[in-house]
Amino acid sequence: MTDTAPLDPRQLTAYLALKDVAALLEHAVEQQLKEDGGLTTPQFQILATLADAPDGRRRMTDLADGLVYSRSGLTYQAAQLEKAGLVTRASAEDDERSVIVTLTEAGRAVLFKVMPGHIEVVRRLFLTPLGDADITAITDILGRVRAQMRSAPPRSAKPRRTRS
Amino acid sequence: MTDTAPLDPRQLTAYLALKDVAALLEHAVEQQLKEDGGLTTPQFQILATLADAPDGRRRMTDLADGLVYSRSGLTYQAAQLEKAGLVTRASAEDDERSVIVTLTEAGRAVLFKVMPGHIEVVRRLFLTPLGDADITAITDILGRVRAQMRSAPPRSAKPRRTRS
DNA sequence: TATTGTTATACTCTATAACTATA
DNA sequence: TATAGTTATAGAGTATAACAATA
Repeated sequence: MTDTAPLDPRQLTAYLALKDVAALLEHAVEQQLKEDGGLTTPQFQILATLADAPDGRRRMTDLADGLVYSRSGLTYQAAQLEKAGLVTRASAEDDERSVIVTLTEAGRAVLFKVMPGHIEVVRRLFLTPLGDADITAITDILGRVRAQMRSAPPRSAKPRRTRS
Repeated sequence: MTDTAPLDPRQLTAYLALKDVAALLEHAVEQQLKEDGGLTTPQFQILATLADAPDGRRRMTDLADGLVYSRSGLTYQAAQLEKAGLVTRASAEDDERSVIVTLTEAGRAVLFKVMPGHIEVVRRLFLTPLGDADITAITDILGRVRAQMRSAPPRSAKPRRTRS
């Protein structure tokens, strides 16, 4: 049986606080990325993910899994980034079906240009009122929540539907 | 002087955990609202805000302030909701410039229909791994962050970055 | 047959600026 | 002049389904 009784007020408050903070933070970050580097949030996420990967290279599918996008959405974003010269796309050598996305020097440069402002926004809006213990608590609690979510993935994160 | 030194790893982890959890939760909620009631997230937010107001009535401006939207965005959403019969719009009696948005019975019904699933998703993905102490901690910490955000000076006040 | 990725299409959402009208 | 809201426009993002190519 699924529990659909109303949330008690304390739970509701916690949920609303999370949503509120996330929304305001996302909004501020979006502004900053656009102003400092002409990047949208999804574009920044892709570039940042690539920058974290060995040689700045990733398969499309691996990128799509790490982020929340659909494959077609990622194709669109990758095309935008390629047009802007921030990434390149090429077939994988070992599997001709796969496409390897690679961060270019220009891509790295944009990321480099954008990071200070990004950090500044996160610090100013999110980290300022948090002490060490708060950081620990947030990480611990949200880490547990994230694990829970990953073990019960939302519909969009499900593997692609197999044809019948 | 703005601090743009890199975030220490623990701070970064906390930030990423927040973003991750918020993104996954938003995505799951979006799916559920669409499936159970044909509502988008912004539409649900507006209906829920109205349901919380006395008589289910609010001025457009007050709605826009509570949510994060621009006025034109809210006008668009209100028009969609009105077309669907879930709200009505009428000029305020005391100020002819203002528009009062009112939740209809149909609007209340949709909200009623959607809430159990909404609660179930929030509970399953977010609340399940949280104890009482976690709820308290989250609420306290994020409450402080939210207060900080609302009082933080806008970034536009800062001097513009030098051209490259 | 399954997997990887793209394309075609259609729609939602959002922001900016110009506009109307009321205060 | 300032405020409340709408409209026109234009663009970005997304998902779904159909498609091609490779494994």
